[in-house]
Amino acid sequence: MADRRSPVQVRSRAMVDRILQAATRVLAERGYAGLSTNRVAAVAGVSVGSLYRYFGDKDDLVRELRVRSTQDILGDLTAAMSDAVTLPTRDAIRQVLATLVAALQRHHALTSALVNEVPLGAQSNVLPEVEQQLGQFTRMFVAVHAPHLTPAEAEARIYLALGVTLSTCLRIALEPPPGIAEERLVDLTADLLHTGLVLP
Amino acid sequence: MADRRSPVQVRSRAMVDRILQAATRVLAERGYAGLSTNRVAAVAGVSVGSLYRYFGDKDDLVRELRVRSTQDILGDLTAAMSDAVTLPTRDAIRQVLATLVAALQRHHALTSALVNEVPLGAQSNVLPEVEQQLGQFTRMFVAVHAPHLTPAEAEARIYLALGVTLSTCLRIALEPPPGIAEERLVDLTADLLHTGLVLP
DNA sequence: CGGTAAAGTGAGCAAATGCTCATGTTCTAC
DNA sequence: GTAGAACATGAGCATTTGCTCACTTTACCG
Repeated sequence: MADRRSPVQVRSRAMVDRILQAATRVLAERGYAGLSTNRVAAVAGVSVGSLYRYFGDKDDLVRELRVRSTQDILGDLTAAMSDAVTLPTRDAIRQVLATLVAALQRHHALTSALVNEVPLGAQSNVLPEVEQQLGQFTRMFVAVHAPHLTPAEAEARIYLALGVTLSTCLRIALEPPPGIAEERLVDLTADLLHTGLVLP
Repeated sequence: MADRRSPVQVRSRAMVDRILQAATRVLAERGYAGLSTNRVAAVAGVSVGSLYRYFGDKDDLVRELRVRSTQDILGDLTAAMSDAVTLPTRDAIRQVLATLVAALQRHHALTSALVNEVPLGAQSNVLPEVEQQLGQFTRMFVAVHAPHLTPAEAEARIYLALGVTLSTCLRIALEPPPGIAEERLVDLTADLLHTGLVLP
């Protein structure tokens, strides 16, 4: 097994990137079933041995794909969330939704494969970090706008709001309906969340 | 390959059931990755050859699992939908949601595995038949209660309502939050759909 | 330089998988 | 009873998979 990981030279850093790119392509083109380490290495123009020098495991490779895209999305999301605090509630929600949709869309192929192809095993939700980050946002709004709710009622609303937000943004980003402007969908969703779950 | 399928004696009919049961168990316990035809046959206490007599293919087996659970869910759903036509809109929505949640819950292990483990390949949405059936219901309500909407606006609302309905029911059935009554969640969701997407 | 560590290679192994087929058993109908 | 159809078996083949390891090449540094 030897001492895996952590490339230090430029050359190897580039290789890690090429491997991840190749993995993304293979995942998008042939699904998780077609994602063999041999194939990824071949597509990357690299030998399997090299792949196993930087990724101890096939799962490790997939995990890294997930981490990278998640971090990228999270970056956008937190930025949008800090911008949003100064806006009126409905606009804040709208902006966060729009940002999330755009971020998901930017990684369309990868996100789609990660959501639809890769089995999640034990854990149940996709993009748990994104969900957690959105959770803080939602919690804040509910606390501010509906302080009279019992804790259980508040939790129920947060649970639903989170589910609706994530699933709807994913759907808009990955399976947009033909002939409907995505902006309009985001608007409607923001209204839905605002008047239906955040307000009392 | 020979002439697959269609058991005519009781013995073989029973075997088909045992195979499907075993497949469900294996899928729930070891995920899609662990679903090998050899293992299913072993768990069913049957030889691989017998499995291949009635299921031409591994995909065929999974497809059959999907078909059976889908049909069961669809049965409940259509019944609930005909009962619901006499109810006030909000109650109708509530009842359909509750029925869907209950039906999904009844097949908890299988549905969970089918949704989270099995890759869908080309098609993008899970439970397409259920979605289509719900679509008719939603379309009807939107047409009745918001006839003044432009077609595009109506389509946008239907698209969102369908997504919210399916994803929320799946989430309530498969990952219910601790300490919150599912009934309350269904109520809130019904309100959300009613006032947010069906009404003008 | 030249030596050492890092980077990179690829044949190939052990295990698993999907599936077949030659063989045997049980049922049904006459 | 017996022919023949339906049912059932499981050893095993061909292929693929994840991964290793003995080895070569490249970069770095005194």
